[in-house]
Parts: sequence; structure tokens; C-alpha cells
Amino acid sequence: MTEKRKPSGFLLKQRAFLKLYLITMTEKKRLYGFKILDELREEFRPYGYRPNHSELYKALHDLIKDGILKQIKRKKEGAEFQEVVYYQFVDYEKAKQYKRQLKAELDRSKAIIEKAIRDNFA
Amino acid sequence: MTEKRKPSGFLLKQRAFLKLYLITMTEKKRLYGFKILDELREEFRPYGYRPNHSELYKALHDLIKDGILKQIKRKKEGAEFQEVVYYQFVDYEKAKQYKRQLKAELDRSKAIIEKAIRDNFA
DNA sequence: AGATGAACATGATGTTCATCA
DNA sequence: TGATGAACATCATGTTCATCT
Repeated sequence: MTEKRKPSGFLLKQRAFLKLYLITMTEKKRLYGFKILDELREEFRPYGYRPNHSELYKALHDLIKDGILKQIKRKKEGAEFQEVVYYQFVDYEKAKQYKRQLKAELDRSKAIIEKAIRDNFA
Repeated sequence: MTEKRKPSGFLLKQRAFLKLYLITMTEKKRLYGFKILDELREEFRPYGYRPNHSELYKALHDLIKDGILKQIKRKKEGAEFQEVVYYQFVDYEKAKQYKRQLKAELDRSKAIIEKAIRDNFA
């Protein structure tokens, strides 16, 4: 019981991919969940990738549990008066470390895919 | 009920990846499941990817259900007398069509990963 | 031990429901 | 309607068990 199973090491998971973007987006500008989702969907539309809202919030909550981000509830910027949830770093070193880790994962995944293209479509 | 859910369109799945390799390996030489698994593990060891046996067999069975491959039980080549399961094409056109489809998936996945590298590690 | 396969268990992800402004 | 979140459902994948040589 509670044997943790080990992944086979195929491509990186969507969750991790989203967490990476969330960190980078938090570095760049103040955004809240729904807006981030919008941007990502827009950006990845040409790639046929459309993340769903739940997965994004789970990624966000993961980062909080990881001790990397924290929430800040604020009135939405602009004319409206709705509260939304912004994020900022709790531990930026940890964030950078996570990014480094993800860089390795991305490189690894890329290498696997390129190998597959070579092997199967030489 | 039986609402089929649609994937978000993130990276290609391991199952499809293995099916692609199985087709290509069947084109190249006569092999049986366990041997294929061995080869793949060997090839992907440097990439940290180690497929497990069940997933490989499921991929094989999928290709049979798809009408692309069929099984041929034979004595193992060499000095031994154990029966193993070799594969050959039932419908090679279909196989090539599947490969074309997977090529598109690989290209798409590669593009997503490259974009992520650009966006997060500029 | 090598080989194939199914059953089972868990992890990853998608859909739906609830709530609030 | 936009926004957040949890509950729920299902799919993808990994581990174990059964069987045979």
C-alpha cells in the first residue's frame, strides 16, 4: 500500500508546463487566473492547444502548496469592482529553481520528439 | 452519457508514440513484443524514458484492433523452442496513413515545446 | 528467466456544479 | 457574464497477477 509508482519518463506533463508559464507570467506582469487562461489560449490557439480552466487553477494551487506563490485578493484593475486573485512570489529562489528543472524537462522532451521524427521519418 | 470528452490538445500521448514506433519497426524487421520493448528501452535510456511492458502490449493490441497489424505465432528464431508473437501488416495503407497523422502530431508537439522554451527562457 | 496478456490501481486531466461579485 | 474553486467522471498509464515455455 502507498507504493508510489514511478513515471516511465515520457514527455513532461501539462500541469508542470502550466506551472512554468505561471511563474514566468508572474515575473512579467500582474495577472489573475482567468486572464492568464485567456492569454494562454490565445497564444496556443495556432498550436491546437486549449488548456481548460480547472487545470490552470490546479497548477496555481500547486505553486502555492509548493511555497512559491501566494494569493492577493484585489479589486480588478479598471472600472469594475469585482474581486479577483492576483499572485506574487513567496520564494523567488524556489521559483527559479523550479524553472531550471523545467528547462531540463523541456529539453529532454524536445530531444525525445526529435529522435522520434528522425527514427520514423528519416 | 457516453459524452466523449475532448482532449485539450497538449502533447501527444505515449500510446500513440509507441504505435508509431511499432509500425516503423515492423517495416524494418521481424520482431516480437518483448524484443521490441528491449530495443526501445535501450534506445531511450539516454533520454530517461523507459516504457513498461503493459503499455507496449496495449499499443500492439490497439494496432490490431485498428486493422493495421496482425499476429503470427512462431517459434522464436535461434536455438530455442519457445513460441513468440511476431507481427505483420494487414493494411499497409492504413499504417502509412497513421504515420502521416503522427508526423503532424510530433511536429505540433515539437512546436509547443520550442515555444515554451522561447517564452520562458528567452 | 523470457514472453504475453489481463486485471487491477492510481495518476493526469477534463466536465460539471456551486458560489460570489 | 466573469471569476474562482471544488466535486465528480473518465482517460492514460503504471503495477501486479496469471499463464506458459
